[in-house]
Amino acid sequence: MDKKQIAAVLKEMSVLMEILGKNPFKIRAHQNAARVVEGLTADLKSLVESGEITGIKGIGKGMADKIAILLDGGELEEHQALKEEVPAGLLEVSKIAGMGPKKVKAVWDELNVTTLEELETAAQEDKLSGMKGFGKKTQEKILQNIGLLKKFRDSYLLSEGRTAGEVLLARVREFPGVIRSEIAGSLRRSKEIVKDIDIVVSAEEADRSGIMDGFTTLDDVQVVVGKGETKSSVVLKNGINADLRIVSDEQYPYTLHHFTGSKEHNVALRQHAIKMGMKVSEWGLFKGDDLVPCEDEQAIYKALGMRYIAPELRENYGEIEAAQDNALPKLIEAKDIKGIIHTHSVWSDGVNTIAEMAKACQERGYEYLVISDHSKAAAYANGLNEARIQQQHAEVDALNNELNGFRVLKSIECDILGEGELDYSDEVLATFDLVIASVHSRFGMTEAEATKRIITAIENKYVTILGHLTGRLLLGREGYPLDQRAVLDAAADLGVSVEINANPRRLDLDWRLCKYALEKGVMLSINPDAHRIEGLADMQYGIGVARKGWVTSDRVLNCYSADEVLAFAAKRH
DNA sequence: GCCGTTTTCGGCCCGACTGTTTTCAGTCG
Repeated sequence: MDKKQIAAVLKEMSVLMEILGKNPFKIRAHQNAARVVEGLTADLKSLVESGEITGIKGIGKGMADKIAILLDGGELEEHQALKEEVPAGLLEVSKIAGMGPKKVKAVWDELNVTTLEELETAAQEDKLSGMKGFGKKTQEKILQNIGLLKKFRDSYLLSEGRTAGEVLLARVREFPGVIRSEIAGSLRRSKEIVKDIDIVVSAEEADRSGIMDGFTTLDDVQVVVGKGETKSSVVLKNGINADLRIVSDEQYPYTLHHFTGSKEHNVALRQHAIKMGMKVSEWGLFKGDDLVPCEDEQAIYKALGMRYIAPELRENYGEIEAAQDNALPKLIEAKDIKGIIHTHSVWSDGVNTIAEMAKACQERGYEYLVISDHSKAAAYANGLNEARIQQQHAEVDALNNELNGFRVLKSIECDILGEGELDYSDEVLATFDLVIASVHSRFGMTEAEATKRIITAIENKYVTILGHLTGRLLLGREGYPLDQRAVLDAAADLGVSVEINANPRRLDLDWRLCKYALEKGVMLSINPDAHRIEGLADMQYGIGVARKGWVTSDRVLNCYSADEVLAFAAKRH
């Protein structure tokens, strides 16, 4: 097992123990250990073999033994025993918002509910509302959240899809006879939620059955849903559906384009083609009955009288018109990013030290790192009080003296309190290079209240960036109701940057609102909100959705140098 | 189960909200 799998086992154990009402501190110890293991940068195997692992905070003798067993591919007796005691379906039930361990235990004990479906039926039959601690409202909320969970059952985060898709594509490319190959579909368009993985391949007819054989027998495949000469469908072990299509190399560009979509983009493009006396489909671009030969997708767009449209833009949000007018933006790319803004460290709820985060950023070619741990209201995340801020600043100063050609900037992810006040006095806020203000509490406000609250907060001149605008958690929780346009208007007026949180669960600001923000003049900021070194890789998802939102590098704060970022913040002081 | 130590056992984060109660339990971040 690797670190991630070991962490998953420990996490699952903690959930099972919670449902069984075991010692809460033992539960927390498992949660902590899972977090620590997942975030380890050093090689786990050598740490275990040398025994150094027990020196890591959160891992004692007991955990070290468990990790060693799992690392060797073994199973934990305790884990197996827990799984035997708790029905498997309850793990899913515990994912329903509002269903904590106690409530899960209650419906299990009293109604013998062991699956999502059984709970839904019980709620529909009004069996929950009479139970102790439950009521009408709780029952309604549970029903609502079951609906949400079921709706997203076959949906995956962009990060999950991309990770699985890239592995799959790499395997497919190893098969003999594969000429060209690419991921298509919503994954290629960097949609924040994907349903499946589409791969398009070109190959000679003679090679196709061999490629299909290879695809359907890959290690990652759980079930083969269908298998033919041109198309096969499988379900991967992680539950994601994957389709492979094979066409001739002449046909490849048209097929890749067709299956990249979106449907809306394709419909609009077909209408445009008709106006030009042509016809476009997955089979080709035709003038009358004659195929218009196209080497690649670029050629297809060229033949249709327009500039090449990047996959991310293909949502029929005006890209076809812009491509004809030569008015497409030069989209932001990963190499445009100069520094990393919004990261946590061991000072609050992060896994790595500031020095480790800084080194990781430097290795990845960035020029600076903005450390922004949680503020004191976030007690659950070990938020910093005023005294600890001073200590942290001393640590950053010392670190900056050692670093060559790299800088760490002092920041904080400052909680926005109930009425829009910030979590520190202005005197304290003034000690930071820049301030990120975010909402982490009281999600139940009305739209008007929440909008006023956030605008009040960013009116404070020390606020540089507004963090994750709506607080949404993709596939998990809707954002709080908010007049997002009103907040973007205010941010534009005030000179406050708005974050595109690159964490694949957030991707908030939504890409659909990026264009509006840009038109209003808002400076955006693509931030990983990283709680560990690996979190820095989330930048790719933020950049992906920014590209969907027509974002250019000149409108992204961290495409500027550290000095320019400081000047941006100082302009408001 | 981990940690720290005045070293082997006691403490481990906590405030706010929600919906349920009629003084609080459960959930969340």
